[in-house]
Amino acid sequence: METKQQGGRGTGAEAVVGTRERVVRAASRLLQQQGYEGTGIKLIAREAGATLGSVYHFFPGGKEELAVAAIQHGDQEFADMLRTGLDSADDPAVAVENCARHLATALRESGWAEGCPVTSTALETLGRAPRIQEACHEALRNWQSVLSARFTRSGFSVQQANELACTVLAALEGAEVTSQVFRSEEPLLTTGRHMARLVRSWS
Amino acid sequence: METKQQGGRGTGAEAVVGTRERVVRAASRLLQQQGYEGTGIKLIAREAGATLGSVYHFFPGGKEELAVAAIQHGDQEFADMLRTGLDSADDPAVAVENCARHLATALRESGWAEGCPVTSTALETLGRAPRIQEACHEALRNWQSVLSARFTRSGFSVQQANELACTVLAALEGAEVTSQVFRSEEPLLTTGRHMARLVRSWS
DNA sequence: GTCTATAAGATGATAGAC
DNA sequence: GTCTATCATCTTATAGAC
Repeated sequence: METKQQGGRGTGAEAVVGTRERVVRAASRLLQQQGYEGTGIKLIAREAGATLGSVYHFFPGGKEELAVAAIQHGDQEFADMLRTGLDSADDPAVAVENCARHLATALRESGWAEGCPVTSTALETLGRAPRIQEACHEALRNWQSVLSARFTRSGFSVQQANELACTVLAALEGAEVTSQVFRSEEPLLTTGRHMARLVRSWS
Repeated sequence: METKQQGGRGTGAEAVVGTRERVVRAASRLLQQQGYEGTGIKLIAREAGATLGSVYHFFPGGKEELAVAAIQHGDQEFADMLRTGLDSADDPAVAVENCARHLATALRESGWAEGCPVTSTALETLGRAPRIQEACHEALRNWQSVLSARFTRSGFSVQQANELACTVLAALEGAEVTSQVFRSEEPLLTTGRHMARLVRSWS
């Protein structure tokens, strides 16, 4: 929008990514791992290979504006992961269980550190940072609508699909937290099996 | 243990509560509302009507030791609430749904601020504060065992009861976060209905 | 046990050279 | 756009009088 990218679309291997994008990615990952209050702007800058001045150049609104961009970035990433998992099978019950399995594997491979990209920040800023709160709200709505669309596609009514999406999303979110604290895939896998059973209970 | 309570068991209305207990209660509530990193010790002391010196007198281990005590306090409170809800009906499916309803009402009455007493702190301190992490782990295990015992009592096998407890706890945790972000009881109520359906799916 | 004062360091944010 | 230096404030934690 207001940024000039330095490179083109890549030399063949990976796209050269500008400073702003590197800062947003670092912020998203750190917010996911340590939350909003526990993540300093200096650390974000260092991890992104940028200076504090550059961060404030791109985000004059400071930490809050940067957090909003980071949450929106995590929103898109998580939505993509959801879509991939949900497209992995024709049967919606199998698809949901695959989703849970995929989340469990990714969580283990990150050392149980990279869970939902918004939960921690959302809880920390409840009623204290409206912009961030709004970004988190939109992320959850987005993911719910991805799930709902998948259920509608399999023949559920709009209302049933919306409600099922609400429960499946909540269960996956809660199971992810539980798996992180237990340092075990089991909560996500068990919840995935039960969600599949719930989906099947209408057929 | 090492504390001398100032009063007795109360003059008839409410028990007089010592400084240590007031500090733990204030810390528990603030950790629940704002998380670990966002809550300063000075604020905890002020809310408890104590001085900083008193806090460090009772908790020489500093913020981390205080957080452990606060998490354990929240653990007991939440377990009591769970037990009350689960004892509200003979049918385990109805009991689970009542639980979700009770959580939704309490959450709304707190202005959407007082959700699960450990989620935020657990996520913020992942891999950074082992003592706190262990206290959160024990809380989740405790709640799961309260749920599991309720299902066993209704005739489920031990394995089925454990697995169902895992899913129901995860779903309630996730739905509570969703309800906080949406500022609506609906996610908790919908999830409660679906969990009841899941419980019934074996009968 | 309670209180005040203060140390030592980190934090978000800004200014201004280049 | 990038960099360094710096401000004002806040944080955890400690010391020591009472």
